[in-house]
Amino acid sequence: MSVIMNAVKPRLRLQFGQAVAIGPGKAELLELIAETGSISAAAKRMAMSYRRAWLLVDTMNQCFDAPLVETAAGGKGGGGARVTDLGREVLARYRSILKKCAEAAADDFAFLNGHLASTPPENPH
Amino acid sequence: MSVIMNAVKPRLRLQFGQAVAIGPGKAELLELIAETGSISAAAKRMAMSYRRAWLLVDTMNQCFDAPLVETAAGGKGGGGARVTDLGREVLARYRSILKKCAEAAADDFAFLNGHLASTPPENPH
DNA sequence: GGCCGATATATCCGACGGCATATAACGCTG
DNA sequence: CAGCGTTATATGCCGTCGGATATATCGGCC
Repeated sequence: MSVIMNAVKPRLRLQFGQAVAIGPGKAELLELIAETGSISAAAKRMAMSYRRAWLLVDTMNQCFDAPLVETAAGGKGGGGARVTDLGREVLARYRSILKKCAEAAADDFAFLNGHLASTPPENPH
Repeated sequence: MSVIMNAVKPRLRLQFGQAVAIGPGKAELLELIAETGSISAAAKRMAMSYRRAWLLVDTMNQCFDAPLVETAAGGKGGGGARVTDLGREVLARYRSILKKCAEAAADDFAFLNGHLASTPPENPH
């Protein structure tokens, strides 16, 4: 049988002042909003409260020079949320950074993964 | 006068299970322990409680197959903390990932920085 | 026009994280 | 051998973050 290969999971946050312009959570949320066309539906998919999802969207919009998500009130086809062109490009760029990072530093990740403990610390105090 | 150029600050965390094997805070702590030879002195430099610093060190040590920091009790030259070879190499690899990432994805960062708002959100609710 | 489902926002409250504090053991130094 | 500064660990407290809840408003649909 083969040796269990543990691996580290890179999590990248792009910070702008005190706020996080985009990170893993906001990226996934952006993706789900694009899929569902609704903040609340995206929040449900992530098992996240609508409040929190709305806050994340608000922060993202404030961090850039144009909104990443445009919203309209009214239910049943009337309202909802739409990811703008800028929103899609920001998401694509964020994914691109992660991908290029994994490729460019593959040797560093290999070294770190090769020296991981057999088991992650379950009870971090 | 030139246009104010805002920029995003990348923050990378390498997660192993629930714990963060290494991130910005742990990296700086590791560096300061190497400089000062003491957890408590490093903590003071970072305006961090000794408790928190010790917990971070403990987590780091548990995440890898050998300690990054070795400690010895006793004050005034007797005790202290020493960063191991593995610790120095882990730190170097972490820095290397950040550097390579910034280089490989320079165009993506340039795009994002070019579309930042004029001012970061000060009151994120 | 009434209903439904969505955005938008305020308030209350529980959980959790980190600080401050306290204590113990340890090991050079003088 | 007394003292000091360090590692190591437990406990109580408090600020903060986020969830739950409530409410208002809006806009298609039947």
